[in-house]
Amino acid sequence: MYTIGEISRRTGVKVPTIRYYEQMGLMAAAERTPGGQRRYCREGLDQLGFIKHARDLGLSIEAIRDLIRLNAHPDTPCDEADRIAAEHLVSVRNRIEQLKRLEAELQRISTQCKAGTVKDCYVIRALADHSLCENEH
Amino acid sequence: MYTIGEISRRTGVKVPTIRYYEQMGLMAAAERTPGGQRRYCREGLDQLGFIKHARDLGLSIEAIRDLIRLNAHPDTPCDEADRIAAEHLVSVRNRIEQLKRLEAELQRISTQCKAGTVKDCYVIRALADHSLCENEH
DNA sequence: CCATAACTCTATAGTCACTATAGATATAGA
DNA sequence: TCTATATCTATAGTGACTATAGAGTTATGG
Repeated sequence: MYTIGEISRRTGVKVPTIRYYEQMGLMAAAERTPGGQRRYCREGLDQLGFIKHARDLGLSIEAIRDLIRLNAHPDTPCDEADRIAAEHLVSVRNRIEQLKRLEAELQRISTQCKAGTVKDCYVIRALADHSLCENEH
Repeated sequence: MYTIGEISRRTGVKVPTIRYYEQMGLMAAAERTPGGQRRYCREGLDQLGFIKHARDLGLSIEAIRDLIRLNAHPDTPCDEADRIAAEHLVSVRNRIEQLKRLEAELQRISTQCKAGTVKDCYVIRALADHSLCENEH
């Protein structure tokens, strides 16, 4: 049996975050000692690992809840799980594209400014005047 | 003079968001009609445009507050403004790199799953077992 | 057996940048 | 003057935590 601090150390998820996951219904409610402290067995550790991994990949709590629910029914079709992953992949790709446009714009703004004072600063002028931008964002 | 709805339409910033910016000290407090409604002149419109543009580029409220403060002193050196933009550029680039790693991992997870049921679903197995991953995230 | 240190408990509030809602008031046009 | 639309304030909610206070529990060393 592990204390909450132990599974925190092993998974890298902070203690209050584990309690938060329990409250949100991601982690099953842990057994308790007579004094009321949480004790986890192997299963709890695995479950938290699953959640951590999914969070690291950027999946929302909501999506993870769905995946956990699916995982509890091993014989149902997995289209739904595939769909969740695929949809998330699309949103990650969109986000990358958007950030690349911002990167280009920021670089242009940053490197063009050779002025010494705020009055002529290209960074500030560019922010004030959208027409100085090269693409949409 | 523009109503709050008008500058909202012209800039694409929602009405409650404009009031929020005023509360946060980004927008100067607007003049009021005898009945207490906000009225903006050209300056307010420009200021909101500046904020919108900076937000679209992903700058934080805090960073924008700094830039506005700088903008009010046109003869001070603009190193600080350049630094804010450059630092943000670095953080955007880091974020892009991180998302690219996630994208690769998600794609691998998504495309490998040919199973029909949750029991064998690669998406779910990969989430449960970090050792199936190819790189760190 | 007891003191103590380290850990854990709950409940609540704060973070960021909004967004939504309720209920009241103001304004513009017919 | 009526009415539709817009606006006002104040408050609460969003997501995914993080921080804090104050109390209680557990493990260890003497």
